[in-house]
Amino acid sequence: MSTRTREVLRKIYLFAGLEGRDLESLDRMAQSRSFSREAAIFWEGRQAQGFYLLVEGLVKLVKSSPDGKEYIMRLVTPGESFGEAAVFAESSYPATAICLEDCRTLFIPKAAFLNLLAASPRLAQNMLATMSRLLYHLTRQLEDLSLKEVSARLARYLLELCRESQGRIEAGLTFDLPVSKTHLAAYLGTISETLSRTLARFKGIGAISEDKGRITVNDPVILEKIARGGKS
Amino acid sequence: MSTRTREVLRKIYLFAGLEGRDLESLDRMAQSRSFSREAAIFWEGRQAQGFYLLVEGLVKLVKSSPDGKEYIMRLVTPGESFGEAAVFAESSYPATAICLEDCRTLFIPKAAFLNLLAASPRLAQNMLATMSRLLYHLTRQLEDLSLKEVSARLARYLLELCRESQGRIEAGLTFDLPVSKTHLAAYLGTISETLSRTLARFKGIGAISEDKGRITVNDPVILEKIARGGKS
DNA sequence: CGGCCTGTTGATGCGACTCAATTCAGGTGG
DNA sequence: CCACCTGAATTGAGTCGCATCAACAGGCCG
Repeated sequence: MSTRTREVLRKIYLFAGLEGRDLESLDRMAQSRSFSREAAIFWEGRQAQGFYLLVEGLVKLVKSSPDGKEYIMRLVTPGESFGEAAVFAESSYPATAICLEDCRTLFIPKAAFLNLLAASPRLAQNMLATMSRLLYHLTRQLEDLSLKEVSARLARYLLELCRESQGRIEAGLTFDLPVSKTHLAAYLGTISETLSRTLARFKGIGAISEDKGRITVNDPVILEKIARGGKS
Repeated sequence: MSTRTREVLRKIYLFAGLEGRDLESLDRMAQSRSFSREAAIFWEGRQAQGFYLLVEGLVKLVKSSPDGKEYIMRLVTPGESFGEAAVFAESSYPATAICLEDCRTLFIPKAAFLNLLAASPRLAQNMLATMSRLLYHLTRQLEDLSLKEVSARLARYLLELCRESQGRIEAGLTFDLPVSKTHLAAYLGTISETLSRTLARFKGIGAISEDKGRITVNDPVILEKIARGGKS
């Protein structure tokens, strides 16, 4: 069990390049926690006792409004951590974490982690890099939401997804959407109806085609132009 | 000169609680840089050689769209740092920094700072706390932009400004807007015309009153209700 | 006085959300 | 194997918030 956790820890980006001694400490403090689909891992506003590493599954971090709409701030994939910010700001979780699939996680208790952090400069450096990337990500979303319209956000998303999954952007490449269209809409800051219409428009101009949720990029140039385009 | 910089360093939140030895290192590496109103401190996308501490003045961090609109991601006040994320992610500045007033800053070169960071757990911890607070701030803005309408964002902003400047929220409290209304609009993700109309509506229902840019909160309860209200 | 910048107010148009109806796909049970 | 149910996805019509365009008022300065 301990050695299995150890194997898992090696695959966490946050722990890249750590010494064996540090990994041992992490191994000792990590608590394995599993959740089934639809379960909430933590709720926005709850006091944080630690943060999580996702080993297997898919997690959404969401904000929801009083009238039931929700915005997906981030989709967490295996190897990533979430809920970190709450640990360092002496504060509560800024969003709610919900499993989109059955999930295996490791819970890292705050106090023990802070101790280790003080003793491991490399870990601190990794943590800062991780949070910096998060800041970038959020910055980008803010830019999109404030300055771009839905079509630009969708175009950018499709292009990034293409690069991530296929390694490059090129006409004819094809890939699956990682989440349902309803979720994707919430992630793009819109609703499923609008997403549906926008996708239909992309198909209409020949930018993409779709077969059962599988997307093919036909004209990356047009997509890039749409992604660039400012509001209006 | 050195001892004056030293005094300045003590007032930077990021350096709270540091030992004299660490402050000396920072003192040695910090470079004083001044900018006049409207000057750009750095541009989005430029490779980062380090980050900045604002000693005096006011700085806006902005994203701008191809068609000229701009969104103010953050307003930086004295004692705060900015441009940190670029240092840890081996990357470029995520936004452009422009002075709204004449500014005095300290520039902290990346390499020297990373060295010090590895030797000072307390500094690393402070840095993590700082970035966590930033994440919170951005998270909140994302929530606002995606789920709330302009009136809710404005109401929340006014209430927070009241608490910050007056220490509490209460009918009759009065305070100045820290920036022009055009800038405030860009900060709230809208344009000056809409801000103007929304303020007018707030005055109309007796929530606030205004005298030459000086705001008086008349009915915090209504403001809180508006701030809470979801979209539509 | 005349330019300039900021802020206000009005009229109009567009994007996107809402509501509602329909289709489609997947899973279940008879 | 087909009928049925359920949730997701699509499509249409109507509405609303807000950006846009335009005109105008007030303050500041050369």
